[in-house]
Amino acid sequence: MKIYNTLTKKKEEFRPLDGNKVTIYACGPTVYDYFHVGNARVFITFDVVRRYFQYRGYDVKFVQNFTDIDDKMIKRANEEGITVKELGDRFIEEYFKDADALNVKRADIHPRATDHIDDIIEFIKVLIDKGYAYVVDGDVYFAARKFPSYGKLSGQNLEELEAGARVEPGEKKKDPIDFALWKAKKPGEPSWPSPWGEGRPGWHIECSVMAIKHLGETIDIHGGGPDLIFPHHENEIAQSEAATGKPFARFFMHVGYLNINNEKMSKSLGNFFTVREILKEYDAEVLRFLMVSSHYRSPINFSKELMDQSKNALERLYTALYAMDHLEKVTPVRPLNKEEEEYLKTQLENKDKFIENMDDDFNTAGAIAALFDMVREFNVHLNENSSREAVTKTKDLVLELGGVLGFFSKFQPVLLDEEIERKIKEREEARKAKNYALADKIRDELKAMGIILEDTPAGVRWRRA
RNA sequence: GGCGGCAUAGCCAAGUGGUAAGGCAGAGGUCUGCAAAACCUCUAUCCCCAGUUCGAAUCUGGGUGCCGCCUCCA
Repeated sequence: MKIYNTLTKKKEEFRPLDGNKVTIYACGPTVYDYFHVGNARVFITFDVVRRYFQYRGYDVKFVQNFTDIDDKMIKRANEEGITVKELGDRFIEEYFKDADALNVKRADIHPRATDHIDDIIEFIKVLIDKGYAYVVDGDVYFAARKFPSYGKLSGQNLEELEAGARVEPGEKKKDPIDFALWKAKKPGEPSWPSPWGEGRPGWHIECSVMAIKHLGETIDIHGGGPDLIFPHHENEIAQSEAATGKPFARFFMHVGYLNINNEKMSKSLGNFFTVREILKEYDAEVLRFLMVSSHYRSPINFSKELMDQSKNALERLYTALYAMDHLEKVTPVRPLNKEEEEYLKTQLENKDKFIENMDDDFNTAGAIAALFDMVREFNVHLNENSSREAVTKTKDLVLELGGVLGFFSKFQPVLLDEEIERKIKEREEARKAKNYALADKIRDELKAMGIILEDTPAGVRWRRA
């Protein structure tokens, strides 16, 4: 497998550090609000990465944190008149509602920053002891200049960073490029006791601490949104490697932006859609399809038009799946003939194409093309006279590969209640009697109930709208 | 100012040296009582210029345009 590594800025062959085990840490949301479609892209991307590793037989340990203490959390909690803890609890719950809907599997561990205050304090102590951090009036800062390779991830050198660096009012850094590990308590803020006085952790330290605690000192893959490259991941590397003396992450993966009108979607620009509101209008899988239909490092210019296109494209896949399901009931059980063996061979080639694409830095767009190739092949070659085995194998294959991308969670053979079944039979009789007015009326009635009928040579096929 | 990314048909999107995957939309056709689904056919020389090469969307140089990071942000 090849993965593009932000550290080296090129695709590299990926091998886990430890045998078959792959450790992945993805930076999760700050839980002060519903997450937006741009956030969703990152969650879905790492979900696919994880699923694919598992599909290839790796033993994956996946950690995604919740940042539940920072300036935005404090601000929002004050606005709402609730505690930071209450705010975090609430939006973690809301996170899971949306993530579950998107069929994003839950991480093996979802650590919260506030559950790791003791670990964070211990970690900061180590950095101070080793001379990488210093205390000023209850704040603790990391001395970036002491870490020789600072800037290696973002490709910045110290002088340039210094030129652009800002010092917030009240900060007491010795050097503008230093960053806070611990912030002394200000009035009205939640705080924890520490050797440096009451205070709270800085942002970057939590991820270093939680990644190392749950996955070890060197993890295989670390990633998140592209705007985390600097300063967040840069700082994580510095802290972690300063403390442990070991490489922090072997691969860094960063997802492309999700834009609106070609501009970055962000809370601060206000040009965002929450997943919650998109799900009022579209099925969650449509959003997932959209995300996965382009390469994860390319920008996506999000729009309703794109959602509509994705919806139609996904429907082609589902229609084929329901057709397979139907054929599975009516086709004869007999050995494969020569053509069907050829057909299945072609389908296995399509499977190889899927895997080759995924092996190449998770080229989901190419993988989806293989899925469509598979569907066309099925539509062309299989019908009511085909061997049932050929149908079943196709269906299993499509479900298997689609599952790697997190598709088809909604696919289930449609069960009909007796009333609907009776109506379908009535319609069939009307058609035989050439009473098409009645037949069409029944079809319309069923459509209103969400059942779509399709007349095929193999009999009536139905699916839910 | 420093660093980086992107530019492929109406729309979306693969392809990083051998003469353009796939999807959506559109047009025509086949099938069908109709509809739906499906199938077939049609629609691009890859932003521009120059260069390297037998051969470039793919490499090099120069332009143009758009975007991002350097500051909280996925």
